[in-house]
Amino acid sequence: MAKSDTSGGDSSRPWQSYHTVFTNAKAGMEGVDKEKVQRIVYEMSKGSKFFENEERKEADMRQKIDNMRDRCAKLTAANIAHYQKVADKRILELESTRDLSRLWLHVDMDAFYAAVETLSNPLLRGKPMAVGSMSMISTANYEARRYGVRAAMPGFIARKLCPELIFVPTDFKKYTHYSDLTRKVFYRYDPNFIASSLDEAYLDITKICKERGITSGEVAEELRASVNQETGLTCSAGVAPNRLLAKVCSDINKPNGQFVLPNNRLAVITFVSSLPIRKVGGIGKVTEHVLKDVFRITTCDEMLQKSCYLCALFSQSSADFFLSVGLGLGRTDTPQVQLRKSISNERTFSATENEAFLYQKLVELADMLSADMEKESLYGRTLTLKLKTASFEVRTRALTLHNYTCSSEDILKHASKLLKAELPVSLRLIGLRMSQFSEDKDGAPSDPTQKTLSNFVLSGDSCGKNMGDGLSCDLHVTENLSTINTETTMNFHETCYDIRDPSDGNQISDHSHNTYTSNNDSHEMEIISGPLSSASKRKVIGASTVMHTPNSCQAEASRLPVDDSLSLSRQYQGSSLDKVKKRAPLSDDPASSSNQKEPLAWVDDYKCSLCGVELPPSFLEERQEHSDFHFAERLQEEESCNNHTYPALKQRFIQKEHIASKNRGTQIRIRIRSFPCTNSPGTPKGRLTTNYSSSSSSQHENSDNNIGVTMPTMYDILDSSKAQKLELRLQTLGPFFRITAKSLETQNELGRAEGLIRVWLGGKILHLDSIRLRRETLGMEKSIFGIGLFIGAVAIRYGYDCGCRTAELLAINDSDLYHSKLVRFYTRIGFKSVYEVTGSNFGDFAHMLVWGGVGTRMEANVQELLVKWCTRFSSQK
DNA sequence: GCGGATCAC
DNA sequence: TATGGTGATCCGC
Repeated sequence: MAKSDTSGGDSSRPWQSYHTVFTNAKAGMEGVDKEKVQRIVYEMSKGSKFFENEERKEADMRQKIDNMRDRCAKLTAANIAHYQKVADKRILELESTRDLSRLWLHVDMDAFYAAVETLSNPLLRGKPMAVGSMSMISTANYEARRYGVRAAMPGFIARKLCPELIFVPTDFKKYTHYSDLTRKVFYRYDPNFIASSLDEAYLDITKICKERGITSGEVAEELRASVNQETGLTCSAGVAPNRLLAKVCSDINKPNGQFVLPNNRLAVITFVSSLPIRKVGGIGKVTEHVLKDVFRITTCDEMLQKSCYLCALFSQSSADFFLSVGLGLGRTDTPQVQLRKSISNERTFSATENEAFLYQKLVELADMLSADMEKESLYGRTLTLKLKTASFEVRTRALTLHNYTCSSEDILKHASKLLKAELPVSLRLIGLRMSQFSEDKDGAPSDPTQKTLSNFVLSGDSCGKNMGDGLSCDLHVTENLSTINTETTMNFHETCYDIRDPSDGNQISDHSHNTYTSNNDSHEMEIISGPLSSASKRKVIGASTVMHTPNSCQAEASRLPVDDSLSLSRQYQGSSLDKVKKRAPLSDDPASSSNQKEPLAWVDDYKCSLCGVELPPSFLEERQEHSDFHFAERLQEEESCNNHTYPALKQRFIQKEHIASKNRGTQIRIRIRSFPCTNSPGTPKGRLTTNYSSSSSSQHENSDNNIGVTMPTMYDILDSSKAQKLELRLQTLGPFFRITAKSLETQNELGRAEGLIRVWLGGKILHLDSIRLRRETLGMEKSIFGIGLFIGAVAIRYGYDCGCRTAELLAINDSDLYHSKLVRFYTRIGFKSVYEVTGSNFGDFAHMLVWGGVGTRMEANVQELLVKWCTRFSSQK
């Protein structure tokens, strides 16, 4: 029959024959230079083990197509006549099942993960962004799709397609939360809705349309508006007489659109007649190729025209499926609760044949699987081991036991047996799956779907309770996050900037030193010989910084505290800030100091009482950041002389200014005392004076200030910190620096940052080696990020004053959980991921020496960081 | 019951 | 440098 037309005949364009799932069209990919994308994908993949495996699979597919074509060619006229009768009969039977009585609506959230991430960090808005990692992307936003970037594409290829692509690590907790919010809306329209994934659902809206006397299109509009209102996210909807078509329809006007297919046969037949088969759920890359290359079927109606061949060459169930697609049929019933049929887990690692390693992986997987099964009270008897070899070949080995089990010992015992039989082998993935569950151990409650459903319903009417639970749970994570540290050992005894007078400074210096060494991380100082020795093993979370690419000025902002709130303020400009300004004089005692924050409340446990920004209760981290924003905003209100909005505040400011101007004469001069390179901090070696006064702006300020904002001077920062009863110190030793924050009340060290100024080809680089914040020393009312705000400000200002253009740090990857949090944290600050140091490659060795670990190298432009920073410390709107 | 494949998100 | 994890289903043994 049809000759294969995708065999890549043009040898000058080899990429044309390399098809991957992500070279296929998807919503938002219109107008993409497909040829270019394909070429880049090809070039990036060429020669890899993955590529070779893809070629093998491609060859297998060709073989399959050739076989089918042969069988097709062998059909006699009699055969064809026979199968045509079979097909016609079957078509009639299927047609008789057509049910046009139901109205099905399919909802599909638009670029769900990416949209959620943008919601929690509006700085991402309008920029090409992908959720995922260098190895795999889960979702790309529409800006990124314009470059050909899409889900299921490895990150490093995506970066090639779009060098400015921003990567955001996945955060399923967040997506689940938003998914639950959407489901609460769905529930109102169809309590029996079918959730097919976190971001998709099918609703039977027949009843609600009838009850309310409105059209399906109106329901769809209303539902989409509700979802948008309650989540801030957009979705697309499709309405059709069955689920299969509803899903196709929801894709038509994506994003943020809908399409209604009328419930009459003619409309359905017409719709289907020109519908490309690949749009239909269940028809993937292989089926598409087979149908196209063997039978020249590209649209659904052609399934009917070629029905005799389909019946002749496919199984009855496949043929039935194809014919129903051709007729535009699909499921219209609401199925009973779907029981889970298997549970599994699998992990990818860098390929190895180290048997101890492989066995260890198996142990971990067995434990995880057992725990997951216990959680759902599942007992299974078929265990399947999945392996992926270094060459990407996938194998499964299964075993059916006599007894049902969920014990990790049982699982491990049998899994090891299966694995042992395969050794030696070089693997890059191991997985375990359990199936064949015992029928209902404990009756209905053990039904996982049921459980989920009842939980969901419960959560619908006991919002507060659930949120409370989430809170206590989240708090733990946040606590952990607050210890952002590295255990870099650097000796800073020698040079000291101090904003206080000399005697005071000495005192502080000693004290500070004691405080530092009292950290149980034990930094007892050692003389360092160079940057490499600063690397040591990180414990909890680390951040370190280096700069290599001076011209990489992609980052937008940097304050060490989080940028969410700032960006939120931008987005809601005119609403949020105005509200704050209107409210503040009412609720704030004019005489109170900025320490006494007006308590920020969450209206309905959802909306910020100060600005109306919506943040779900489980977003503890983001909420903390948000309150930091108001905290910083208040600071700026109080400290700014440009603030005409609050007479009372202004008056207070004038008083402060008066004191501050006195300080300028005495304490503002920052002494830089140089000490000999010994452990005797009290012995001055040389003397240097830097004037960090707020009245004498640094050179950069006027010349570089092209955005119309005033750069905060070092003085601004230091003075603000004093108002917060913080003492900030900047110490330097040669290129190295350290910033410490101490409580003026308790004299405890609250946080510190360390790093160095590196001279690189294109200019100086601010290398942030570590940032450590200590929550335990803080009262809960004082935000950890508030401290980080100041420390970060000093670091950035210092780097800026030293002429640094770029800042770089490494978000240490000690554990996936913390690493992703860390990357998100720094991304919000304004850093961008530039490189993944995984340690699996020889080239990473040098990086690991410098940074002392694996993780994500991130960069930011210092000036942009400072400009962003300003909006917190200056009085700009 | 097993193993390979396909598909979807 | 580098191509995921989970679950379902189908087909051919």
